[in-house]
Amino acid sequence: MKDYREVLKSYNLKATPQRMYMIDEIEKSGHIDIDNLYESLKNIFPYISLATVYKNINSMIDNGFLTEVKIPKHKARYELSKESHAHLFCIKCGELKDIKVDDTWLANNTAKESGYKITNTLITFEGICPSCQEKESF
Amino acid sequence: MKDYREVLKSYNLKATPQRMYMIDEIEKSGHIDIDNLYESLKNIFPYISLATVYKNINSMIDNGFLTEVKIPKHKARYELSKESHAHLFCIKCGELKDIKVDDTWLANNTAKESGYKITNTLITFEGICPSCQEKESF
DNA sequence: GATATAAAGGAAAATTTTTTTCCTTTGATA
DNA sequence: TATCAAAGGAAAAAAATTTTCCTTTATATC
Repeated sequence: MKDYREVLKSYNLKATPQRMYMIDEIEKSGHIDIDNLYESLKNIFPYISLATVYKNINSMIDNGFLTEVKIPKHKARYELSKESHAHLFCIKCGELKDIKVDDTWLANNTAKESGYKITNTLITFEGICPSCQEKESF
Repeated sequence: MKDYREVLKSYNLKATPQRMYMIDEIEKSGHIDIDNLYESLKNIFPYISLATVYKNINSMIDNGFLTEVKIPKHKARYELSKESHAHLFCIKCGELKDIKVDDTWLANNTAKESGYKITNTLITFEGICPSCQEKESF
């Protein structure tokens, strides 16, 4: 597991244990929402405040270290910012995973058609994951 | 402007004046958030309750008549459900507009690659609209 | 290593957002 | 026109998020 101490410093954020563990947890899970993150942090820091979790999420989003992923009908989840990718969301079990998608053509085409200068393309596929498809077939 | 009385009935929802006007307002604006919708409704129904707006939004979402559009860093907006389309969001002025995009190849490809059975593809382009690009160039 | 200091943590309160409750009113149907 | 479930409004409650205020701590400097 990568050590994010230096990364945090480069973002002008102190490498506190709470923050280090938050990042580990987000990295480990891939995507996590506030409540699960808070529950998980309480195992290590029994007195951690939910406000701390919010404050850290916000500061790390503000400087681009974290990205918020909004999902239909669910609470937002957070991920480490990384190269552009789309999301697959299973409407049965709630699993969220990354998938690489080439959207350059789509974005270029849309820019041309609309006159917008496009800075970001957000793609989320909703569907049923392989494991939930199996369960359904019974 | 279309009369949604019969449409509402077909969804088993009463065509109350509040609801009819809500729908008109959503249709007229294309996309609107709760607060703007509430403010606009108060002009016609000074005593309308914000709870009524929420309850109606929710019931109309539940039966598929409305769709919630989540936007990075902003409150959700609501639109009349319509055939599949993508969204263009201007990060300067907040304008949100529909755009037709052919995502069948994208979805099929992702389904094949991931094993997911994809039921919906959500695409939002973030960028700067033509009008805001002009303002920027000064 | 000690120390100065700004940033971050925790607890509690405050604010904002959304939902629920409870009672009254009203739209749809007969 | 009468019936009744659905919907509206006001208020309260619940849930989500932010702010405040004071204490603690990470980090830079000596």
